[in-house]
Amino acid sequence: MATADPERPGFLLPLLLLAGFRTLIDDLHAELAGQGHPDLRPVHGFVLQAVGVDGTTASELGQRLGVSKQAAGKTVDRLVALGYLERVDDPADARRKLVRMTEKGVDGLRRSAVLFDALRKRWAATLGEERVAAMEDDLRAVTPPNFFRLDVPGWFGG
Amino acid sequence: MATADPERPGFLLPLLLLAGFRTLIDDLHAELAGQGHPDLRPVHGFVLQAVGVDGTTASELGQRLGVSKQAAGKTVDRLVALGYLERVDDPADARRKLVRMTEKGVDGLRRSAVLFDALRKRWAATLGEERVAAMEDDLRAVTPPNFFRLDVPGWFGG
DNA sequence: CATGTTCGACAACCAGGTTTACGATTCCGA
DNA sequence: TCGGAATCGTAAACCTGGTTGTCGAACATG
Repeated sequence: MATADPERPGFLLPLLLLAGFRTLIDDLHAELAGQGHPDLRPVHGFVLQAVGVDGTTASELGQRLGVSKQAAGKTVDRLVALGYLERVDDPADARRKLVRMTEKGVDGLRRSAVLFDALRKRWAATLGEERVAAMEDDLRAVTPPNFFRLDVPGWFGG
Repeated sequence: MATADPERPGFLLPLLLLAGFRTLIDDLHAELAGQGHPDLRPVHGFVLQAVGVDGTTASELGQRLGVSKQAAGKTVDRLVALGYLERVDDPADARRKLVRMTEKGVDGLRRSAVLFDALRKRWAATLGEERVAAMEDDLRAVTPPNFFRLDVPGWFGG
C-alpha cells in the first residue's frame, strides 16, 4: 500500500529502479536463452531495437543510443559475428554502410518483444494493470523526452 | 494519468525503468562533481554504501554486490587510489584486509545521501508524494528480496 | 600435525566505453 | 569546376568493470 511517508530516504528509489530493471532483463534473457538465443546480452536487445526494421548506419546508431559512433561500430561488429546483424554497402553513398538485421536478428527481436510483453503481464498480475500503467506514466513524466532518442525513427519502428 | 490500457507493449517498462534510473544517477553525479567529488562514478556510490561505516573485506563486499571477489577487489583498488577507501590489516586474521572508508569516502557518501533525498523530493514535487511512494512499494513488490543483498549488514547501515 | 578451506592477489581474457586520428567520399560555396 | 569542409567507417590506444583460473599464505580442524 502506498503510504505518503516524508521520511523515506532518497537512495531507495534508484536502488529499486535498478533492481526492477535488472529483474526484468534477467528474466527475459533467461527465457530467451532457452529459445535459441543464448548469446543475446541485455544491451543487444536495445541495439536491435535501435537498428529497427529499416536498418541504419553506425553513426546514426550511435546517436540513437547516446554513445560514440566507434562504440556503436564495435557493438555492431559483435552482433555481426553472432549473426544478428549484417553490413551492406549503400549504393547511394560509398562512405556509408547500412546495418540491417538478419533473419536471426528479427527472430530474436520478435521473441524478446513477446517475452517482454509476458513479463509486463506478470507484473500486472501481481500489482494490477492500473499500478503498472501508473508506474509507466510516472516514469515517462520524470524522464527527459530525448533520453534514449525515443524521438528519432528506429525505436519500436515496424 | 494512469490509464489501464491492455495494449501497452512490455518493452516500454524496462526502457523507462532504465531511463528513470539513469536520469536520477546522472543528475546526482552532476551535482556531486560540483561538490568536490568529480571522480565518483555511479557504481562507486553503491560500493561505498556496501562497505558501510563498519568496513568489510573484499570477499564479503563481492558477496554483497553480487560479483566475484576479484571484481570487488579491483574496484576497491580504484577507490583506494582515489582516496575514498583504505585497506588495513586485520589483527585477528592475517589473511584478511579490512576495507574502510576514509574521511573523503564518508563525505562523498553523506553528500550523495543528501542529494538523493533532494532528487526524490524533486520527483515527489512533480508526481506527488503518494505516486513516488507507490512506485517504490510496487518496485519492491516485484523485486527479489535478496537482489542487492539488502538483507546483509552494510547496506544503509549507520 | 596433516589436511582442507578461506583470503587476497595475480594473470589472462572479454565487453563496452572513451578520445584521437586518418583515408575515402560527398557536399557546397567561391 | 574545383578546393575546402564535413561526414562515414575504421583503427589504435586506453579505461572501467566484469569473468575464470591459479596460487601462496594463513587459518581451522580432524
